[in-house]
Amino acid sequence: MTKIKNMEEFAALSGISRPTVSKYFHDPDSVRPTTRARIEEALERFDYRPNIYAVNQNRKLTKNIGIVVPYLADPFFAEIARYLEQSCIAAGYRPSLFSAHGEQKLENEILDGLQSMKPAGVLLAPLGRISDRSAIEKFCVNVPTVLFDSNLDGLGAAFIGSDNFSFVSQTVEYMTRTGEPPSFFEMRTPANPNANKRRKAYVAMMERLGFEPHIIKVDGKGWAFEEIGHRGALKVLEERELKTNSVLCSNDRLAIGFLAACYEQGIRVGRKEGCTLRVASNDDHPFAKFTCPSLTTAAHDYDNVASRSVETLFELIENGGKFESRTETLFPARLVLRDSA
Amino acid sequence: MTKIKNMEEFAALSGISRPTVSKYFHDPDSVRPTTRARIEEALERFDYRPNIYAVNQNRKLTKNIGIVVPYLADPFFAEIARYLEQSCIAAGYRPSLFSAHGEQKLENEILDGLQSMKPAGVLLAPLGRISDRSAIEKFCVNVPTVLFDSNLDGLGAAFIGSDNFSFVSQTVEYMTRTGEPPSFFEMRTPANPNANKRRKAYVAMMERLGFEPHIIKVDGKGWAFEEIGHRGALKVLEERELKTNSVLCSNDRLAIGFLAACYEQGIRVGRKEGCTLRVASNDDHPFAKFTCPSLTTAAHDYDNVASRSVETLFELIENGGKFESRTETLFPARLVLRDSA
DNA sequence: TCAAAATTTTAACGCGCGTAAAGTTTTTAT
DNA sequence: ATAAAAACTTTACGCGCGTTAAAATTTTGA
Repeated sequence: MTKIKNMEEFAALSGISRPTVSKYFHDPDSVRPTTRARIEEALERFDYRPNIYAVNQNRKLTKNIGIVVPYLADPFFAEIARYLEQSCIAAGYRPSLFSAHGEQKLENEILDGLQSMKPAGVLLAPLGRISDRSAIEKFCVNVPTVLFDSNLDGLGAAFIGSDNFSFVSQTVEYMTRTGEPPSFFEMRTPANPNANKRRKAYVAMMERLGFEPHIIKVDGKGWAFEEIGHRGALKVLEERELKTNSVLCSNDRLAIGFLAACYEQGIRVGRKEGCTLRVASNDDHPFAKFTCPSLTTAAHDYDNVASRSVETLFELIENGGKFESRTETLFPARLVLRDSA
Repeated sequence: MTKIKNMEEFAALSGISRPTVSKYFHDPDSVRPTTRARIEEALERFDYRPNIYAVNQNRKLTKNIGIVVPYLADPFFAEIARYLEQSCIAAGYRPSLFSAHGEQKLENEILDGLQSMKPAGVLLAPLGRISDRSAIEKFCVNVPTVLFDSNLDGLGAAFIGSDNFSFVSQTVEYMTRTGEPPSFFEMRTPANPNANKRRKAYVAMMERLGFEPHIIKVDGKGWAFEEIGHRGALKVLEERELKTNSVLCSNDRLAIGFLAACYEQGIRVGRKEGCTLRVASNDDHPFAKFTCPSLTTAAHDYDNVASRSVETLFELIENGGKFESRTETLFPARLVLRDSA
């Protein structure tokens, strides 16, 4: 097995001219079946692959796709990233995964580095409130970008996410119908725009049903939601600020902390007999099934958000990086009934 | 703000020759302070950055570093990856993050793609038992590689991980000292080599203490550990296979499932009064603090494993990609006492 | 069978930058 | 002040591949 240095050498060994070989690597179907067979035969014998740096330097458009999420240590984003990655690979692209780790500075640096990678497109779930809007705006001008999960008004060629009203309306309706209307438990200054939409949806829904909204805001910032939910819940429970016997958490990670606090305080959560509190939430976090009790929650339409995101990006790429107008696609939630409410 | 096309143009605008500018980008300190200042001044005015593809094509060694983990949706790996990433950036490298998503095929494809990136080095946490040993062996010949977390005998220039005996010995000793010696709860055919070492450590430790080891193996494969632990625990609890009142889980994710099953079965877990079962585990998973009850577990020396891994890789790179001999570095665990045991 | 169409070959340039050699200028040290 | 050292400029080549134009070849279809 000889070591091949470059395409020239490989072309010679396969008995095909270099430009034709180059054409083959660009699109195997663009050459005659017989020459294609000869190339692929040589390919098996010699194990050659084009130098990606030379390729990318000369191609106007690379086959790279950037996937940027705000916080990869959150299993929700890890799962979505996995799906996006594999869809890109299946479509013949080379995805690169980045996490802003909750920091604006990092998000900017990632976008910066991404620019010099000349990606065919980027799937971006921005940090949200703490994103550097102008930096993202500049980025989107230069790189075909589809936003997902977290919307930033007007930025990117399209947005695909979940319909927060659908989430909250279902949980509020369910809790009200089967018990009491819930209080809403959230962070005081949530970084994610979805959180704000959920609060508004809660208020709207409560008013529509003729109840007074009751919002509990807990302190804390950053992405340690479980910790924040836990501390906040302990405070709320100890100071008896809870006016209802049912609580809707803004998201599952807060709920995980909330449930841990309830457990520590000896408060029985659930809809079974002997339970004094019901807790529901939003997202259907991968661990929501294993909380104690298991968490009733409104689930993202995971697959659809992810698949529509990549589809939209591919359309965008094929369309030359621009759409006539920016579209926003929202998928409804699916209520998952478990034991906590 | 003019758009700069290439280094030639930028050099002209900054009043410095291209070779000197090139030298600057390779190492800013290699040029005279005055010229450095002029370049950086121009850099602010014109926003130019070298084409990374052209750079990497010509440099003998790129500044890329590959980080490969077996399963990124596991917050443990997500956290470690975060640390590794940031250490690489701090050292002036460009890390790329990859997850094998639990699949051998993907792991191989990642290593394949990584080869053509000509990385300066790679930090690899292999899948373990289901890794394609020969593929990884070939890879390690061509690319300076440091293994972490999961050891594959003889592969890579070095291994950095945790001392599984330290984990298990501490938990077993603690549980024995404060109650009964534990049974050991694990998957029947664990993919991760650490799991096997933990079982052996458990057996050795029990024998040393003069007790008979008692191992509970539950069915299941893949990376859905919580699910496997949950199902397995339900089966064990229903069929009353548990012979002891204390259980040591092979890892935290299994324990999360185990605790959920206990909760559902109404079994009070903990060391407080009224509890009938104690559960401990290994890893100190990011969520271990929020289980119900919070999980007593042996914690990885996270920071040291991560920092030593990158340090070792940097040494390896500076050493030309080869070490005299392969070293294995193991860090001991730190017992974290919480409520479950 | 033979011209038209499709494909491949040959030859050559360009991409943006690393790098080396030789000559020039600036800095450092005596 | 002056020689030596250090840094810079000029010039030029190479990296591996994309791409193009013209010439040569193969395939297609009637």
